[in-house]
Amino acid sequence: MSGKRATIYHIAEELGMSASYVSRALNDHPLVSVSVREKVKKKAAELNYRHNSHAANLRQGSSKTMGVIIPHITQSFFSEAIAGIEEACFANNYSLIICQSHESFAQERKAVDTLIRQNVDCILISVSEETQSSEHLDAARESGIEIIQFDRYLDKTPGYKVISDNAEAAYTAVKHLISEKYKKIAFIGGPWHLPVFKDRKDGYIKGIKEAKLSIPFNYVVENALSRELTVQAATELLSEKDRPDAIMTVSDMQALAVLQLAESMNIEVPQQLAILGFANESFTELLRPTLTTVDQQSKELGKQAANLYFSKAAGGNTEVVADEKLVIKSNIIIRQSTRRKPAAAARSSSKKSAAKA
Amino acid sequence: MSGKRATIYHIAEELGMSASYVSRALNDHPLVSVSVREKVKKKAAELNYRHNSHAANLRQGSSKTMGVIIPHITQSFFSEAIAGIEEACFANNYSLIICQSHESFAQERKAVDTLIRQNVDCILISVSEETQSSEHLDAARESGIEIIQFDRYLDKTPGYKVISDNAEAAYTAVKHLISEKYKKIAFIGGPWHLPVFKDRKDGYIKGIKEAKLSIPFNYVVENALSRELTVQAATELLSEKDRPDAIMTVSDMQALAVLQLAESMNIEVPQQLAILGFANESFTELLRPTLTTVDQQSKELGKQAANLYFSKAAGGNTEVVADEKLVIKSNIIIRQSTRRKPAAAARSSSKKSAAKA
DNA sequence: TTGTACGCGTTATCAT
DNA sequence: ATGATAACGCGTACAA
Repeated sequence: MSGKRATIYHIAEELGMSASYVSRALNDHPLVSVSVREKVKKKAAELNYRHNSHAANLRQGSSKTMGVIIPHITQSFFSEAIAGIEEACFANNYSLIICQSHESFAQERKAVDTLIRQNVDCILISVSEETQSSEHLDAARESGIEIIQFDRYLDKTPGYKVISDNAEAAYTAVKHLISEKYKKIAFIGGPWHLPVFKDRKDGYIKGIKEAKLSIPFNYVVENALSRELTVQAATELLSEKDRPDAIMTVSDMQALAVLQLAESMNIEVPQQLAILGFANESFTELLRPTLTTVDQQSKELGKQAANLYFSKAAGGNTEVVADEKLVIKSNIIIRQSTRRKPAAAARSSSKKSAAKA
Repeated sequence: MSGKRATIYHIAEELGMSASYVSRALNDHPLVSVSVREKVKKKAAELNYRHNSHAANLRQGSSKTMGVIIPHITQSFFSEAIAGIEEACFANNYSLIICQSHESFAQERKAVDTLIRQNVDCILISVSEETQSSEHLDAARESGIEIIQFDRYLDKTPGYKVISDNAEAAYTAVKHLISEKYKKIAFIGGPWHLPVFKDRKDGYIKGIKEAKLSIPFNYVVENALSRELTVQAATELLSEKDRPDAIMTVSDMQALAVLQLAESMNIEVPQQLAILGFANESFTELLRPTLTTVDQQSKELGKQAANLYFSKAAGGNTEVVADEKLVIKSNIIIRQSTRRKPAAAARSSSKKSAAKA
């Protein structure tokens, strides 16, 4: 009841058997008869016994715990990914420890350290904007922790990467813009050192080249992920005499910033300016105009990343993943912000957010 | 380097001293000279040593870990609260384990169980919609775990509760509607057994009574938190001949549903219908019309909840909290959805979401 | 089918 | 100032 927390010794004593036998019974060891198992479990419940994961972990080496590090839990791309990860963990009886880096390398390091101390079996990480080195991840790997990167990753770092087909998605997006007769398509990107952003840029460039559009050099802005930099870049672009008629970004937050800027500059979207985002954050379909974006299947992405560990841990086929990369197909969601002529009828909005109520 | 993970024994061996002394050095024990501490730490870094929290926990009883259980991490009220909790944990060198209940009592129970096994020192919980019993929380408390509820709580359950001033906020909200000349104000609420929702209803009722408005009985709908129920209730209300000219809800998700419904029914907001939400989800200021809502200071709320534990653990003054309840003042954010006459000039949007880019 | 003995890595206590 | 030892709760190899 009260006092100390019950241990297997308490159960053993009450039942007049040894602690080790209780342990086996609790773990459904085949050599223990079912009747004994039941008796033990009943007594355990009676004493309000709880398995002590720490002791077990210390004994066994595995903590049955996964750690995840993301920049911001408040961005729905990440919280959705976590939802997927959590689902996989739940299914495999794993616990999940979540840390945020707040886009800071220092905090990311600290998070890795915490997770190592917590003895997690695996770390799922989407690195911060600042992260360029992987010393911290290497240290974790040396401690025997599996590292799986998702979405934002460092290419040189070994281990699996679960990512979207960023280049294709961006390429498709540009083609869509072109098909809507936009010709002066600018690009506001992210840090060049992160492949996610580089790939999106590459896809953009490919589309531009293929269509033989001539784009002024200053239409391609890199490393402008923060709101401040985005606004600054977009302001410059939109203040030109010969301003772009479309701006493609690498995140919905950027796209939102551009949209709000356009609104304040009395530039009509999508008539005078098309805007395209990335990630399908839930707010994108609530904006007016609704925002065209790329659905990265964040939840699925997270789930697959986690399952990569579980299937490997289960001795499963680890060879399915070529080049250590698992690519999740994303798809573009065309909405009002990139459609010159809005559809006449009210479009039935996606059911996705509806289910979230 | 590789092979096994380094322990204090490895350090001790390399340095020709005992493990216990290494332990003390690492923990900055005052009886160890600074020079030795430094030598030990240097060697620890060299060997890539990491403190094993599980072993320490097993030895010390405390895991320096906090658990938090929330319905959905994807709702920004909760993810913001978690951001606050994480901040407090970070400052106190605590780890944080996050679990979602998905509004299911069964999953919430499982989460509590997980956290008990993880030996967390404290559980912060915002209960699921389904939760009516607190057996699971009682079990945790019997295991010596502090339980702190926030936002959604069970009144009968002992322990601290950190909440918003729901009744006042709702009361203020109604008064605002009345001042805008809305007279037929309906209410769509949540589960009656959760005080948060009951309090919001009470505040609504109080405002209505005070203004001596006569409201048909069917204007007060309870237990309609899900999107389906909200839509159903709102459809009924808005299909009447004598339909309401304002609908107050207890969550932004409900308000969003009502807004979308109104749009589809060609009812103009806010001219023909005012809509009021709760929680200041980030999407509320992106809607058109922007949504009037109640800012619950979710991050602050989470932070305070966590700090309640830390200040208590630190032997601080636990008596500050009357009736075990800590009330965080919320404030209503008046936007377009409840303003009969929209302001002429463009309102500068709150900086809040801007900082999130 | 059941029990004994040991060790996982750390730290508190006692001793030197 | 430093070391030896025990103990935290559990699981497992080995013994019976």
